[in-house]
Amino acid sequence: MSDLLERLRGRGWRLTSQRRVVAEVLDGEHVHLTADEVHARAVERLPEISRATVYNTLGELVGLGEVLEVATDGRAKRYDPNAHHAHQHLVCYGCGAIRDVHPQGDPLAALPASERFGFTLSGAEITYRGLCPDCSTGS
Amino acid sequence: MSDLLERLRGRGWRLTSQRRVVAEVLDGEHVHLTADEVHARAVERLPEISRATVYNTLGELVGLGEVLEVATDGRAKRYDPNAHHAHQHLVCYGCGAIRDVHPQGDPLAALPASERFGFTLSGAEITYRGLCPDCSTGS
DNA sequence: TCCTAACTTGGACTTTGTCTAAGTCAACAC
DNA sequence: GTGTTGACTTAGACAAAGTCCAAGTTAGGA
Repeated sequence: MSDLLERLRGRGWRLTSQRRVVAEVLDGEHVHLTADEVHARAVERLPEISRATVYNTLGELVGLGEVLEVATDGRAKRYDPNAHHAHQHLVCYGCGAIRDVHPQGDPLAALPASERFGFTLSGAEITYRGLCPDCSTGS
Repeated sequence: MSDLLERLRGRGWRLTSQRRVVAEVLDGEHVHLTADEVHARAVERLPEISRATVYNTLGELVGLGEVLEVATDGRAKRYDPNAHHAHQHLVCYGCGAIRDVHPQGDPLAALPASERFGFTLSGAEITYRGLCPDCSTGS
């Protein structure tokens, strides 16, 4: 993730303590955090960091392509730092757990020209839905 | 869509004018409306209908499987009455236009067992992203 | 060390959606 | 037809998620 900070500095970013902390939080083990969760973890390291800055920083990271926005549930967006490896998401409709998954093949290949309506396609987001092992045994 | 009303009555629904109006609105040509857009169109036909009733009715239709919730942008959810024909969505990142599309094959087949992490899969939602003809010429 | 544009802050504001208590009415029984 | 009743609707308060702004702070170049 220090790679990330260097990349950002190379793009003219001012390297503030707030941005550093947000980057560190995203680099942790919890990889699909909401903005509020990022803020909560950031506050532990830098108590005076504001919500607005967290939103600003996340937005900038998304704009730079360093972080992905994931909207799996229509509630708060989640932020996925694994932006440099193409992947999709598998979501449990019991507990909401999210896993990164790697389907085979190119998802765009499944959409024939007749179904593209003149669009210039750039990508596809797939959300697989199911029950995770914990939730399916508990039923 | 009167089919829909009959189906709902068969399931014990009280057939109120409000529910009728919401069903009529969803049956129109604009098929990916937000809750507020549904409300705005419903008010044209039944001025006293409340936002709460629109939200309630949409939620019930989703619960009954008659309407799909679509979250393509992390903003307001959209409601898709085309629930009885499996389909996916193609979204323009210029103007936000949404089209129903029908990819070939079973999307679940692309996810090998080693990438399922013990989940019991039930479906997949695919959002194809691209530029629509209008937005790509205008650039 | 100084300067300044970029960054951050707190709080007001907006959008989207949920909840509640009180009033209304669709559908059934007669 | 009329009455009854529980399901439905309403207005408005509330909550969650996110945006915006004016004022203050600061990273990094000169």
